[in-house]
Amino acid sequence: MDSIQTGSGKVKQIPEAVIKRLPVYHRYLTELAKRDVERISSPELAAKIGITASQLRQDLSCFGSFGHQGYGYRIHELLGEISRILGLENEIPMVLVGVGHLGRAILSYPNFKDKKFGFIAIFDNNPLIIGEIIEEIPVLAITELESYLIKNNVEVGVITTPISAAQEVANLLIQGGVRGIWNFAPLALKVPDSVVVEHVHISESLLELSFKLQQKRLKS
Amino acid sequence: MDSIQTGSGKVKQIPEAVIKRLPVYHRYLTELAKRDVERISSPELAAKIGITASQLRQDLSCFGSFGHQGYGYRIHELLGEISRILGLENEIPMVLVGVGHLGRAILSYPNFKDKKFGFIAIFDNNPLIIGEIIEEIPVLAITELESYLIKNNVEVGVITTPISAAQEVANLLIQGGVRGIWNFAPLALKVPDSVVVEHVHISESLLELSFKLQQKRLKS
DNA sequence: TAGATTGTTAATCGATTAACAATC
DNA sequence: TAGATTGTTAATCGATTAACAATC
Repeated sequence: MDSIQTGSGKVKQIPEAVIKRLPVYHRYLTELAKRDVERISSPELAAKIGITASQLRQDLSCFGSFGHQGYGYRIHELLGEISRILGLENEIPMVLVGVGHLGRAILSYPNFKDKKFGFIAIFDNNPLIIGEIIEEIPVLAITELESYLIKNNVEVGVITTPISAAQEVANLLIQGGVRGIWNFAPLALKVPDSVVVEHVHISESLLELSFKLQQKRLKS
Repeated sequence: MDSIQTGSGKVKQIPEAVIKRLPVYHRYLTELAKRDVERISSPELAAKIGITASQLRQDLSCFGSFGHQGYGYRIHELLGEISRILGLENEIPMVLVGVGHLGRAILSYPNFKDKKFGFIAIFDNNPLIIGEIIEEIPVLAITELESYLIKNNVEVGVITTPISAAQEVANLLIQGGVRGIWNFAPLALKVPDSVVVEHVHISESLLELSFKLQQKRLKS
């Protein structure tokens, strides 16, 4: 499923495990770039992240050669490559549907302000909220969603509605032509294969925490 | 690191990949139990989840034998076992620190109301918020955090503060004796090995979505 | 140049899948 | 009982690690 275009125009499968690490690389490199660090070697970066240098170099080699022998990686350069690989070069036009606490939290998430994710509109069905401006973005009526999506070539829709509305909103987003859905409602959305869905299961990580605490309890 | 006690009192390592799937099993079984489904076979359940029946049975076999030959699994029974494995049998006393939008979203997250996670207090440093009651839980002053933790044997602390306060709050939680931290602030907390941290990197899944959209773009 | 570090090949390790005897 | 389905062993597959020639 997941692949990257190589020089020859061929397409290569990227292991899911590698895909999961790319955002982590992006995060650490962004951090280093912010601190104006110029270069880093694979063992240094790997140690920070908590993986092996081999794994880091192996992962990067899926996409090309971004290092310099005897020197390491120029952080600015590598961050640029990872950003390109992640598709962050061009702004992704996004809308958010559902202005609850979670929706507001995402709209004000500090990481998004500098990244290339552009919320261009917000939708809700509550007349008291419609017309409000949140983080400089206007809240529009849900009835305008579909036409807005088509008119503005929106690529990604974020669902932060209650469960009860989520599938309906997903349908509207798909009819409006979005290519991806970032879903925070805790249910499995039904979507066509052509649409990419990323589901954030907030509670899963709490169950993992619970499991790990339980393990510690048993061991001692 | 992760393990489960076997009958003999010995401890067995559980692969991280299995740990990540346990909450998924829990979620699907809860859903089935809610619909009063009584039994399910491994191929049926696996198909719902999108894995192989082999993998499901292999995973469960890390912990014991919960099925019935020729019959399948009793949903109520298996859910009970998974809950026990995840450490959900006894309520986990939790506090949340940081009443922003994200904090409020988590406190009102529908999944937590029926699960065994008990928020018993909320903390903030904003005098306008202290004293408020959110979802029947009082907001206390952050200055009371440490003594409250010790007095009430709190096991888990949830951090939903801004980045700038997160490490300081983590330190207070640790001094107060929590065993686990569920962290939503986008930074790497420094904690002793004895404390389990689960970090929710909301933006990582958006980068994954971006990558997958990019891949589709390249393929077509 | 000598030292350092990459990118990559080969070896190892672990996780997933297939198959089937056990048995309800 | 016969059919169904488990739990588990063995085979396969893929991912991680180790090692090193290439080279800056």
